[in-house]
Parts: sequence; structure tokens; C-alpha cells
Amino acid sequence: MSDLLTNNDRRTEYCGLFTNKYIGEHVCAVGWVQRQRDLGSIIFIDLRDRSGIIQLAFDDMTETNIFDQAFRIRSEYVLCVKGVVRKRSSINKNIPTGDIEIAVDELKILSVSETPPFEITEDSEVKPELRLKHRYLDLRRPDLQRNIIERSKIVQITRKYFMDNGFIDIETPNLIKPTPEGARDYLVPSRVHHGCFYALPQSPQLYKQLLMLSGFDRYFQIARCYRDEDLRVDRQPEFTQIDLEMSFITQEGVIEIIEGFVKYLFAEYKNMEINLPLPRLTYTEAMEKYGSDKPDLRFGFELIDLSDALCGCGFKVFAETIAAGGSVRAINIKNGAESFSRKEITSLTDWIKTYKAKGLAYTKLSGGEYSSSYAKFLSDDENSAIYEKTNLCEGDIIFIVADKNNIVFDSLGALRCEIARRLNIIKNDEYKMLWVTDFPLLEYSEEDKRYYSTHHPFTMPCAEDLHYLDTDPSKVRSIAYDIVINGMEAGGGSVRIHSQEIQSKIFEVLGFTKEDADKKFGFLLDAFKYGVPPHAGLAFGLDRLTALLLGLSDIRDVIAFPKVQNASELMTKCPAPADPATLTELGIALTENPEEE
RNA sequence: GGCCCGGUAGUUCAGUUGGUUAGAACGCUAGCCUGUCACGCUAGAGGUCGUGGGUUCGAGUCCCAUCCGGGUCGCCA
Repeated sequence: MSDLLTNNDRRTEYCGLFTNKYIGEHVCAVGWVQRQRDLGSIIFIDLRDRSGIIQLAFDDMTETNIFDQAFRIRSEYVLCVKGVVRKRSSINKNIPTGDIEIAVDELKILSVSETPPFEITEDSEVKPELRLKHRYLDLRRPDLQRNIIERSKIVQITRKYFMDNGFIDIETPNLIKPTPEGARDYLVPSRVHHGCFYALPQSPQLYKQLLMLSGFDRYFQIARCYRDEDLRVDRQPEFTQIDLEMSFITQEGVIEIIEGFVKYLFAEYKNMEINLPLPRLTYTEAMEKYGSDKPDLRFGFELIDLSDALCGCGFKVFAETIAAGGSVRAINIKNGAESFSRKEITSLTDWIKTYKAKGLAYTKLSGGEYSSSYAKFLSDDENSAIYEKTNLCEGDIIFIVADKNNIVFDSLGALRCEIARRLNIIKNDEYKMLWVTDFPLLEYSEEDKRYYSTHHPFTMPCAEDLHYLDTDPSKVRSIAYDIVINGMEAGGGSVRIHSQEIQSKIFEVLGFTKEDADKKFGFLLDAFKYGVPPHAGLAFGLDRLTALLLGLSDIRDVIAFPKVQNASELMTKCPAPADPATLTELGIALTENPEEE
């Protein structure tokens, strides 16, 4: 049987925070048993809580019945002990409390424990499946516990910054109207209105815009958002955003506030100086130079366009691609020739096919010898032009992709990151951030024969591009901006449309009839009749930001109860079939049987 | 939805060309041990090799299907 905690059992101090100043004092400690070391006539127990570990000692001075109890204590038992803090006869320099211990004279076993399915230790390497099934135990591990605690600190710093800058923390609804565009919504059936559904918000977008219209001027929220899309290492179906919106402000105003936030956060949390202003690239520049709208600036390998030099060249693959409107581009891996054997190059060639590139051409210059997969098809002049444009020097290797522009950008953009990873040249404690601006407002979908918003349909078009809305909508740039850190989209936002006319025009370009627009966003268009301040905002991914600051790549390590790749949660086994009576009440009939448990 | 990787003791893994009774480490149980701190020593228990089917004299190993986990492309306004 377990012992009971009483009012007298007050913890003196967290386990890991006991120090020399407690020596000689009679104290109370509580926690979990990390390990028991039974030396025969003396027993040591490491007692653990979120702060660390304190050693308990039971020896010939300990009462027999307490000693006998200590003897049967096992890992993860929960104890309340009292005793005198004393100096150890041998010191453990590896832990902060390594020079003291508690000589126990009172012991309560508050709870016993079965042997856990895996060891509760910092470095325990256990399959994610098992860890997540027993997440409550996984969360006892010091590293995960630290991540969750650090996340809390980051949130605290974030709140302080935005409160100090006049932002008002406002909660917006989690049961909202389904949105027709963008990511798939999670739907919640209505009991009162059969056949009708709420959606869980993908973001508080429209509400925060309406808050601007209501005059709150500066809003922020640590907002949970939901997207029913496939998971990735940096994507969970529910995730948290630092969401904000401001009135009477332009892009520069938002950038200034966010740069201030980043500077403050890195200074407060990492004691690291961020130099402002952050560099900026337009979307077009980022694509041309890095093949990505979220470039990682911690390494070079910029894209080089060879199309002009190879137009009409003897190598059909290159010439025909250019003639068809595509391009031939290269990256130069400086001093990388030795790192890429034939086998390695073959491996990269296979790898790049994931991005639909048909092949990967290369030339390397090693020991004064050129070796190349394509040079023999080109004239000396053409080859020289490539060497000159790519600045190919002794020890370098260049990789070339020829294809439609979007495939060249996707594949080379990914390749430069993959190579940086393989060469292990990325420093984990380096942070390179930038703004990417001037995104195209619209993207044409060949499949659906219509335009979709790149960002969302409330994004303000660039004033000087407005005339293209009627002639060539793909040319319209938007006043949208992403903040990118180490190749990761950390946050994104835009100046919003605050004019009913422009908003209606955008809906029209997106192919909504007036009736469609009224049905879907009528409340917004109505609201816009009543005096809208110009406004703009941004949302920062808190999970990604936290992982980044902690040097982690998997956001599941900063989320207490994350979901796995098929969007289920292994501990509670959700989602789960609903009770038939509940379904009836909701007016839902299933056309197929739910998965068996 | 496509492609790739993985699943063997409680855990992490090894397991050769298909061949006798499937191993190791840690953990666990018991005993011994007065200064350990990843304590040590001795002994022991522990396996439907993810699941189902097939090939074979014989399958952890080969084939097919399926489940679970991971990565990735699509997707993520």
C-alpha cells in the first residue's frame, strides 16, 4: 500500500536545487526514483524531479524498518523523504548536487511503479512509436522536459515583447465557418443544425482583420491552428502560431516590429545579437539565386544561369530545353570535387529525380583533369563559357540541371541543401535570417484552369501591378513577406486589402461569382462598408521557432502530445469511431464502417 | 495517393548462401557486498522473429499481401 501525503510533508526544495547551504538542515524532498544502488549495508537512491537529482542515503544510522523499505524501492517509485542534508564522503562532479546527500530518517512511498517500457534517461534511444505510446513517460526524460519548459520561456518572452509594444491579446473562435480555399479544414458537425459544420481555424485570419476594423489597432494571440494535411517533420495537424495584426501600417511597419521581436527574442533567450535590418530578397531574386522562396543562407552554392551561353548548343538536352522556354542552371560546389565519387554522383542523380529533374549533369576539375558527363557534346567555346560563368576552379565540381524553370529551381534548390547536409558544413548554432518579399499574388492551376491565391485572397496587390489583374494576373505581385531562418519559413504575412472594390476584384479574378463571394465572405464585404483602417500582419510558427532556438529538427520534440504521420495520436488512439447514438444525434450516417479498434 | 527505409527478448541491436536448441548489451528477478553515483560480483527468467498466406525436406532469412512506425514527393490559401 502507498503512503499518504500530509500537510506536514512540504517540499523544502526541488531535488536539483539543494545546495551546500542546506547542510545540517532537516529537509523534505519529493520526486521519482531514478535509480537505486544497493551496496548491502548501505543503499543510495537518486531522487529526480524536473529540476534534477538529489542522492538519498540509507545506512547503519537508518532505522531498520526504513532501511528495509528502501531495499524494496524500484525505479520510478514516487517518494516523499525527510532527513538531514550532509556532505558526501565522495563527490560526484557530474551533477550540481554531487557534493551533498540526504540522510533519510523518514520515508513515504507515495506511489509504486511497474518497470517502465523504456528507461527514463536523457540519452535513451527508443523508437518513436513506443515513446509516443507512453508519452507521459517520455515527457519525464530530462531532454524532453527541458524542451517543454524552454518553450514556456519563449512564449513568456514573446508575450512580454508584444504587450510592451501595445499589442492586445485577444482570443478568436475555434469553431468557425469552413473556408473554401487553401488547406483542408478539420470539420466539426453541428448538433443543432444537421448537415452543417464548423471548421477548426487554419488561422485566425478574418477575425483579426475584423478586429482591426473594430479599432483594436494592435492584436496578437498565441493561436492554435489546424490543417488537415499530411504531416512532416516540421508540420503537425494542429500547431501554434504567434499571430498578429496592426492598423495604419505598411509593410515596413510590420517588418520593423517583427525585426524588433527577433532581436529581442534572440537577445533575451540566446544572449545573441541580431544585426538589423535583416537582408531582403524579392521572391524572384530568391528563386533565381537559391531556387527556393525560403533559402538557407548558411552556405553558398548559388544557382548560375547558363541558358544564354548554351542557347543553340550541340547538346540536344540543353538546347531543346532552352528552346522550349526552360533553362539550364548550375551550382558550383567549391572544393567539393574530392567529395563526389562516381557512386556519390549516381546517388545524387537518383535522389534529384524525386524533384522531377530528368538528370544531373556534372563537371569536376581535379588534379588538372576535367571529367564531365556532357562536355564531349559541346564545343570548346561552350565548355569554356560554362567554366567561366560558374568560376570552375581546381578542386571544384559543378552540377547542372536542364528543365522547365520550376523543376530546375525545385531540384537545384533542394540539391544545394542536400549537398550542404552531406558535406556536413552546416553549423547548428548559426542563424541566418532574411525577408523574402514581392511574392506573386496568384498562381495558375493547369489542372483546375483557374487562378489561386499564393498567400490568401485578402492579400493586397502591389499598386503598380493592379492593371495586370485584367490582362495577365500572373504578373501581379503582392505586398506579402516571409521571414526565413536557416532555410525554414518561420513566419509570413501581408498587407491586407482594405477596400471593398479591390477585394471584390480579387474574388472575381479567382473565379468567384458575386453570389459565391457573398455566400463565402459576405460578412467581410459587409464589414468593409463601415470604415476599414489599412492593416497588415504576420504569423510566426511557434513550434518551428522553438525547435530552431533549441537546435532541434523535429517539432514533435517541442510539443507535449504530438501526432504521428497518419495524424493519429498513439497514446489516446485518436481519432476513434464515434458512438452510434452520438452520430444519430448529429444527423450523420456513415457509408462505410469505421476502422476497427 | 506515389516512392524509399525499418519492424527479432522489456529496450537497443546482431543474426553469413535458407540448415541443429535464435544471440549480445542494457534492463528485470534472486543472492552477496559499507561510499556508490551507468556501483560491482554470481545466478536466473525472459522470444507466436509485426500479422496472414506462399515457395521449400527445411524460412528470422526468399516471394505475395497486410498492419504499424519513419523519411520524402504530391499536398500544406
